[in-house]
Amino acid sequence: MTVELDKKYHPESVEERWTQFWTENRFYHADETRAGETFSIVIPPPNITGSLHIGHAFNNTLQDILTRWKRMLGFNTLWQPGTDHAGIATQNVVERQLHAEGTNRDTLGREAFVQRVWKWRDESGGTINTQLRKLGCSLDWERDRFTMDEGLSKAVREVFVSLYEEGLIYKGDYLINWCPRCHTALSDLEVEYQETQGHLYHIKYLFKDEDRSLTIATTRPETLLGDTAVAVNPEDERYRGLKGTLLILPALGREIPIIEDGYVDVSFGSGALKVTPAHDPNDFEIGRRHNLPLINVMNIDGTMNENAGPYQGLDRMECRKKLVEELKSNDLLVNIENLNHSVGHCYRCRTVIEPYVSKQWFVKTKPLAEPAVEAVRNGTTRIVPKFWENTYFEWMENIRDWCISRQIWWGHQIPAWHCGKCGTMTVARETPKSCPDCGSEELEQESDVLDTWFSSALWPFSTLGWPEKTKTLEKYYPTSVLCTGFDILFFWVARMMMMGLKFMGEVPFRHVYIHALIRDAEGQKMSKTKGNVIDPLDMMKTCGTDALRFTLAAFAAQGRDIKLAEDRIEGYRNFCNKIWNASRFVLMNLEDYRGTCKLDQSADRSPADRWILSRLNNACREVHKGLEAYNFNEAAMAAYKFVWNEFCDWYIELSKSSLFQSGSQKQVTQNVLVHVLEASLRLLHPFMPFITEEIWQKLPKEGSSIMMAPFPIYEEAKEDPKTEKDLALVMDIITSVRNIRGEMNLNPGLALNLLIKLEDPETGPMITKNIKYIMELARVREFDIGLSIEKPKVAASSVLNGIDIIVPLEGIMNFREEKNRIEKELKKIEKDIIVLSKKLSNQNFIEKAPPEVIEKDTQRQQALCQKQTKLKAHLKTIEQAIR
RNA sequence: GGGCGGGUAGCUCAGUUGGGAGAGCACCGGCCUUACAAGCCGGGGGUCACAGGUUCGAUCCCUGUUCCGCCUACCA
Repeated sequence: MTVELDKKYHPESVEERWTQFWTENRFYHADETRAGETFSIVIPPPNITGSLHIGHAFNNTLQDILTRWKRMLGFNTLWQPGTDHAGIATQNVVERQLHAEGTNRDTLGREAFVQRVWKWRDESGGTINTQLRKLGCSLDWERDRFTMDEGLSKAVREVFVSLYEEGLIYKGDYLINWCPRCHTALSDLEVEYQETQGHLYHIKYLFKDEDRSLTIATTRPETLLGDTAVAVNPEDERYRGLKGTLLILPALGREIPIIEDGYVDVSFGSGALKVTPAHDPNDFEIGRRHNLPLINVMNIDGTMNENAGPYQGLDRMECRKKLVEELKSNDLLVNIENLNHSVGHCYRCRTVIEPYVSKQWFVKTKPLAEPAVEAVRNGTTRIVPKFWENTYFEWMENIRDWCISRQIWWGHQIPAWHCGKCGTMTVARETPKSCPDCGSEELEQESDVLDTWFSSALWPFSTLGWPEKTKTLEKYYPTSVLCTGFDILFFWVARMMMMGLKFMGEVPFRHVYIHALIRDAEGQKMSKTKGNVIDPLDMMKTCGTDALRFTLAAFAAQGRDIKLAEDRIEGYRNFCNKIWNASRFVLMNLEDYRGTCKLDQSADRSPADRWILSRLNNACREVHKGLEAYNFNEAAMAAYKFVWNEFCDWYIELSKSSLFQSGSQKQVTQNVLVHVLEASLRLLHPFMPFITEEIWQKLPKEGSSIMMAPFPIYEEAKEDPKTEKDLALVMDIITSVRNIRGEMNLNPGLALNLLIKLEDPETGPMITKNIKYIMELARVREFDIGLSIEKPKVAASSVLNGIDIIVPLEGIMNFREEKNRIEKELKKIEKDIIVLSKKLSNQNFIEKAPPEVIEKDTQRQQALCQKQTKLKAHLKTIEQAIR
């Protein structure tokens, strides 16, 4: 066979072709009717607003590596794709579009607006899937799902109604986080706190019946308009007996009482706390304890409402300014302090959130969290790396009720209906025709939609068909592993655990692999505003998808931030090229080859052949071990080192002598070459699907695609430690001669003579048998080997274990350089000898260390001393020659 | 306030039953050797943050200090 390859690998010309080939042949498709052990993953559904960023690329590359690996191992493998409707994010995108068109959602009306979002989704929501295809992700696209699909919406309703019926979902007036720009409630997790430079205002509240005042401190003076009490600590001597005394609220003149509550910190400020139950979470709690009235002073857009008296209509920040001025002019402002404190912002639009009282829906999380904690504690679900378990427990054990209603239009509308006649609320799976109480048909559905994460929490079973009892669900649930970043451990992983256990009665996944987050070379979070993003699509274009994927895998060490720099990707682009050229070499030398990639069992193989086969076997073990433990970097590095440093650097070079002759050995070498190359490609395939398929298709292989070929497996019987040891010595000899050549600046083209002096006659035959390797790779013209080799006066020399390497250099010897070289070597040895002799002369060490350690060190010391003696003698002759 | 992770070569990072410190990039010297200059051969470079402790022996285990990063929390 003859195959011509270009000198360089051109990824752009091959990648699309194989994506198409794999899709057309349905290799990505999982067949739930097929027998066999299953392996399943659900993708963390990307937002439909999203475009592939480096985090997606990383997350999905790891999942694809696992998926392709397991598929090649013969598992019935499903990687479930899908996208998330991303309520607030998507609504914001479409609202921005409307704004640019000079209109808004209120003008459009709810129905038209939602239609508009669907239209946007149909046109633009598929971008990320196209990009995932380009990345080579072997997702079963035939099963693509969307959180607002009919089936998934049905699952959402089923879960909502069940939880409601069980009393685990409730509705009520509570203080929630309110975004005045998005006009919606947010869950605690959706608020991001930032240290902000603010002020602490000290304000005088006058007593009603006495001529004295009490000073309180606040960072948000405008909220005082909603104050309904001032609280002091019951233990506080300064305020003893003041309970029930009335104060005059500044600005409004309302009367409010002094109350006592243990929450108040005596040491903070004056020890008196203004209580605004409608606008502060702690005050809300205090208010409930003391039955204080709630006075809401704001509108949903953050402006002041009718309860703010003269400040009605002002924005909250405007109001603050005005109010402070008025306090100042009335001599009620004591002073203003600078204060750094953290302020909550909306995670979608960065607006400062307001604690706000309103009617919202909540999930009672405690009863759901308990089994979810237990499942991780008893190992039913294992979190990798383990230290994340602590974080998970910590949060789950202090979990608070989950606010699930959002005042937006894009999402799953809450399945509750209000009767216009009698006011009864009906929560139901199917849209009711009439009020079950009074029979009126005047029903209006709750306008709120559910938090996007509510539907995401059902993802592992809703995508597989639940609430129907499908074959798919039965086959692939629980899933094998969930692969995600730690940033959504609470948002998503914890909630899937709770919902999975509640509705499936079983954990949603056996393993949770939590990977690091990708940052830029300085460790900064990548963001468009900072301009430090590495665009994976650019990288795929310039370096190839395989190079990008391999880089990401090589970086995937557990539990740390990943600082990604572009030049790293270039290194792995070079690796692709190396694979390409090694394949080119193999293919160029298969012209007269008539075999396949299968190893010819009857062949009489050379030491080099046996060596590479043993090393291949070792590489299989290392790659498998790495993947098994989610140590992607170790797996990738094991494959990398094998292919580059062993197969290319040594075996290909060693194979040349037999390959370039036309003896009987040639066919054997060809067989080993093509076998090892083919196995290496299979080993690399999960990491680098494109280049491996491209080359594999040109080999005399069996099967239609490398992605359906078996993954190479380690077998103990294939180990050949004797050959490995022999070849290690041969390679040491070659390296020594090369070192002499390099250090003494000898022309690499110059053929040398070599004398090998042995201490032990047993090694002689082995070296003689392998001498052609030494002659080829070290460029040796003539050699002599034996126990009684006479060293010429003019020669360079090296000492290995039990072997002296002597290179006669009559006429071309540079004595000074040889002297430097030997002195350098001696220095190193001496250092080691000192350390070792100290250790070995330590009585405690001799008495207490295990015998095998002592034995090893003793031998090492002897060998080093011997080497030292020989090198010293050699140095002496060199020095004499110089004189 | 609580918790977690980290500090190893110039840079980015690996390194578990505690026993001779590694890789890639960068650097220096030499090579277009018929697979590959995106390559080949050779080389230099580290008190493993600091201080104690356990141990015959610590990059690794324990304690403390310090610096960096992240998560979490109701100090107005």
